[in-house]
Amino acid sequence: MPVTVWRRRGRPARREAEAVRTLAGLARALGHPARVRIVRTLIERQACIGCDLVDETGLAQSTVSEHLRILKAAGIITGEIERPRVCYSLNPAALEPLRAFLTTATGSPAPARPSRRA
Amino acid sequence: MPVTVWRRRGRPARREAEAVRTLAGLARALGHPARVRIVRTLIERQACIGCDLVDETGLAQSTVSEHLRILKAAGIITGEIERPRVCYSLNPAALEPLRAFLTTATGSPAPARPSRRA
DNA sequence: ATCGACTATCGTCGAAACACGATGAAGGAG
DNA sequence: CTCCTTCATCGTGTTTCGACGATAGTCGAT
Repeated sequence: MPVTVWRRRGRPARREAEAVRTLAGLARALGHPARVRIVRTLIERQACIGCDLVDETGLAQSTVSEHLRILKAAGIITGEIERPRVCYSLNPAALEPLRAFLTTATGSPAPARPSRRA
Repeated sequence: MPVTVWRRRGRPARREAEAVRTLAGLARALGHPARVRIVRTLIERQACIGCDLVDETGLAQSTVSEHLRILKAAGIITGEIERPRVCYSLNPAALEPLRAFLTTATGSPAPARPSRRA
């Protein structure tokens, strides 16, 4: 039996571990209904003021601020200061890695296609 | 007294809240490096036995089992019992909603939608 | 029947998430 | 100036997560 041996010890990359952490970080940032709703709102409207999001979610202002901080830390949204308001908007590029990962996971007919090395 | 106040902003339905919860649940299930790595492994290999995943992640067996349970609860993976082993495999359909959401969020134009012509 | 391999579950502990009210800073309006 | 609005931060309490060891169950092999 020829036994297909995959790399048993060859650590392909520390880069991979970093990518995994990035994906997990993005997913975790989206892993709360309030934050999904915020992102969803920012998709519909192009931009949004914080107090509108407070109204939308029905949560306390401090709680919404915390969720916004998490989304901001993940790079998913950006806050442009417009004293005394802050105008939040989506940063689609930040979600790209996760989108690509999920596209591979869902519709990927390319399991054995190592045409891209590094 | 036709009290059709219909909410302040015309919120379509409770269905939306459910969709939001579904998306958050999927994202949360992916919101951990170990689980991303498991899913990633299941994408590469088509299926995998639990002990291989223990080896892959470097975590304790009970910990991996817990992560597998979370992924299973989210519907992302399925476990086919093959006494005394369990053969895990990915369930791409479960991730579809999240993929679609992210595709919308990233503004990916015309998401390869080649009709139903398989 | 006994052993070994594989997995699920339980109990526990520390760390992090979550939600809130209270407080403070930074303008704009009166 | 004072008042109002908007937002961030702090402190607190509750809940959940993450990791582990220990234990028990199920099968094939001896």
